[in-house]
Amino acid sequence: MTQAEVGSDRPAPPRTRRDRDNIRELLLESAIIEFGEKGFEGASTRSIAERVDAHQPQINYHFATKAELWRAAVDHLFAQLSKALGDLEPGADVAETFANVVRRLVEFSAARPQLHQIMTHESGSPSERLTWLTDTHVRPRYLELRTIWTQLQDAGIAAPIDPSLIHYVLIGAASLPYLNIAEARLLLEADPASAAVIDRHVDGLIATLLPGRTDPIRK
Amino acid sequence: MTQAEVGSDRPAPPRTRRDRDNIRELLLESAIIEFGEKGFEGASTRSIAERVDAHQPQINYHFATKAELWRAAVDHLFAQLSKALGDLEPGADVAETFANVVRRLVEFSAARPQLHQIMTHESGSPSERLTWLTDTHVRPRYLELRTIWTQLQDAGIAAPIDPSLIHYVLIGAASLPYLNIAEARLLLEADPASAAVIDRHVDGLIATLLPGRTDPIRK
DNA sequence: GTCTATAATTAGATAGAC
DNA sequence: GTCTATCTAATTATAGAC
Repeated sequence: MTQAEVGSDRPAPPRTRRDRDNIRELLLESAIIEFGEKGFEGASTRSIAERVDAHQPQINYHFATKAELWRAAVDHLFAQLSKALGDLEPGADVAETFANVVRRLVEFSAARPQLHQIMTHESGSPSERLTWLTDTHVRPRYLELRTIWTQLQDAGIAAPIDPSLIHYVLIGAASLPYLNIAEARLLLEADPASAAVIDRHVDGLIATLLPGRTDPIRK
Repeated sequence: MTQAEVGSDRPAPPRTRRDRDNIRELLLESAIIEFGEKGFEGASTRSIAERVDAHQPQINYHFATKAELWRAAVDHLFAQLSKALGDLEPGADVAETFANVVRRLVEFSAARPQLHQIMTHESGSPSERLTWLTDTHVRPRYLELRTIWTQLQDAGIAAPIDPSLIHYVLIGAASLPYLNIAEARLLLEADPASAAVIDRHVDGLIATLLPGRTDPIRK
């Protein structure tokens, strides 16, 4: 019997109690990272709690179940996306609006790759989580982008991508280096999340997707 | 005590033995699907075995560990990719070579979404599996595509995408509807894996990425 | 609201009969 | 080579002291 196993009658280990008024936000942020890296099944509530120096049952206290924690994390991320994309001004030039969306989308994908990571973990096979995600957060954006793209094609500005596919073409091309950030760090010579790489990425995408655009910088 | 729990002294349930000479391939194919849908941690060897009506220990018999099963599945998938992409003929027209790669890549992504699904499950955070995957299978393709793209840009045929990013832009734009196949089925009106959607996707990508190309069909 | 202890389930791997 | 039985470890959720 080892020394550590002896003292079953010793007083309980005197761990100090950690009260924090922002523990819910800390757990949420930790969950976003773990769900992004490992997916719903792969992430463990123990690991999510320990990442912010909390105990596993605190998750059940603050979020009831792992599924509700996941849902709160996704809501939180999509709220951040909405804020990052900003409001689309109805009267503004459509090409400039689209170019702004591309820039903000790439910047958000680099800053918060977890959103696309979680989306992709869920979107490979049907599930209750995927249905909720699609109905609540994805379809409205899919339809809005399709409308804008049709306008741009009618105006002769946009590349010949089918409007029903532009959502996937744009998001795929804009997010993959950050979705696959650990791989990109192994492949690229520069830091994929650096401002220089992001700028080159954004400028290339805009020029490629809107070949008929009059660049406001050069006009 | 229920009827089912009574007979602990009954003869063992007479399950019929299932010998199959292709069981290794069956397990491999099943593993590809499960690893694609759920990732390495999320997939269970029990579920992989039961999908082809086998028992869980058969996996350890044929592949020793779950990690070696995963590795064999990835090798199998990349061998299929190599076969689908075909050999690049060094003397051929570079623009036609690239257009062929795009078409075959989209078709392969639609037929075998599991390759990109597995890649993305692994590429979000560092791991031994990711390092092996990148060194063995990804980097050679990344470098080859970068070279071809630089040639196309020098010839004035290619869109203004940075050569160090074309790998991600192309693969992201080409594979996302199939990587996220369950979501795409909820969003698109047509079947994302139908020949009609694939053709529109391919034609749009080639025309967008190679705006300076003389389309061999129309010339 | 935080913490320890633990229940209930499930995972990957192994032993040994056949 | 297939199969049952089982080991050990890890999982989420719960009970109850503080």
